[in-house]
Amino acid sequence: MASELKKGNMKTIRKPQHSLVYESLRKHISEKIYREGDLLPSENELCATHGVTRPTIRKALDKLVNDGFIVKRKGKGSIVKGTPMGVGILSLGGTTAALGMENLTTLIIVKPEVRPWNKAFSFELTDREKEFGCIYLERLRLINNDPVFYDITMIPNINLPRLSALSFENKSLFDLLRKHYQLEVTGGEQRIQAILATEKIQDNFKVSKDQPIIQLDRKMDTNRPDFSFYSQVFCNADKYALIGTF
Amino acid sequence: MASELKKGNMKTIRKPQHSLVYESLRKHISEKIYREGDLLPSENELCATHGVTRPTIRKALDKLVNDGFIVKRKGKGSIVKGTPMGVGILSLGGTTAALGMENLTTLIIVKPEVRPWNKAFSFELTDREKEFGCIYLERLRLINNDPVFYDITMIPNINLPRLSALSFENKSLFDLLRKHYQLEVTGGEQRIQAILATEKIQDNFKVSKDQPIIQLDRKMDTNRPDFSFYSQVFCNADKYALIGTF
DNA sequence: TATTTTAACTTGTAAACACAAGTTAAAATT
DNA sequence: AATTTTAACTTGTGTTTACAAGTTAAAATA
Repeated sequence: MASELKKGNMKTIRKPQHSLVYESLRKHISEKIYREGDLLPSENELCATHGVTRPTIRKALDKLVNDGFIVKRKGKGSIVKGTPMGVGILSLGGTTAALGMENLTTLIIVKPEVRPWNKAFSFELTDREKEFGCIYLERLRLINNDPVFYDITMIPNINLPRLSALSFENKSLFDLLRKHYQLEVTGGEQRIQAILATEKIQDNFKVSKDQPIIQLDRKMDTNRPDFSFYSQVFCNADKYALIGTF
Repeated sequence: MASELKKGNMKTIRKPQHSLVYESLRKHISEKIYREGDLLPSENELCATHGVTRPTIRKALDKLVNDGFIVKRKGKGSIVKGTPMGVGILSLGGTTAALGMENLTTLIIVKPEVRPWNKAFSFELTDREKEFGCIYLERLRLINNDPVFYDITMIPNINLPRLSALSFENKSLFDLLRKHYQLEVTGGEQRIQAILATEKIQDNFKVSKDQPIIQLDRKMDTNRPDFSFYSQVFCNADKYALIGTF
């Protein structure tokens, strides 16, 4: 029977309390309501303001520690570290988060479009992924008008309504997926190589052919089981170092 | 008074239960007692065998999930992913863990020795770190007799008895610090660059001067507050790709 | 026999409680 | 005044209890 489909399939997923507290505190830190060096309210105070018990608060704080937003000291409290800068290129986050939005501009070289695929760079695909095809895009990212990153992104075209219509200009792909589809990157794999600039790279980066370039193939796993997406980043780390935390 | 010193300063630190359970399970996975794909005993079974309650077991399992040893599925159980291969160069772990011990040999180029220091590669030092000096060593690492990594390691010479006497041959620095000093790497920073082989690199790697090389500067933070150590790795990722998880 | 239901597992969330242990500043003591 | 003690915070660890929700295989039903 399809009765549950007829009813509208509107089962709203109730988010757990610790997750709501986490997002609240994370937002407060990102928006500089709590600043670097500040002490967060004590666990007991947070219990009161959020109307939950300590284990729930502690679970939220654990995640913040894990994500690098705070550090905790016994007897002292939770100290704000700030929005994890540089938790970007090489770890969880995107280039936007890594470098700040200030001087970063993005040029869309290939607009998001649905394509067939059989491989994602050096990563193999499952039959299910191949069947659905992918959303493909290419971007060139400039810092102070210097081209620094060239990235190709491929996302399985599974249950992501209107994704190809969304604007990718000057936006973190990670944030976009988090906000629109509740997709969180939980980890992944990456391969790094150093190569000499190919012709395409030479054109885009305006460099000579003996310029060493970092090539980064990445597979990003998410909180949606068996859903990963892929990107290949070329980086001219000549003027700007490629920084990350882990 | 120094009475507590006279008594021998023998306050043995009791490790928390969840930490013991974590180490036990971790060991069982590393030693292939639990293999990839296996289901770990259920949380309730683990409670019984370890004589603790569920929250304690769950805390240990949380850490295993976080470190990539297992994944959990609601209604199913804890599935062993295996010893996180490649959780090495670019994430938590060392080159030994990343590549397996099989074909990796290590040549000590500069034996561990105490040195003064004012900087750790691209990282600034605190006055306290400068004061104590560092333990310095250089290693060349070969895979199937091909030189692949050249790494310089600098560790603050603070409360690490007999470290410079320990054997670093074919051993993971991370494991060594974990076992001898209970030092766990909790995170860190890294900078990646692509460079052309310097003369020193050309000699060690037996490559020409137009060979692109990955340079990796890393700062490793540990569970000991305000204690970090540093390494600089040069990698000839020509034949072997540099893989990591995050 | 094929399908559906149920029951017995599994992990996930959450509360309420107790005590250990590190930190800090006020209070008591020397 | 300088030092020590204490008390009131903080986070860390651990138990107990309860129910929600996903998975699976056996049992009941068609």
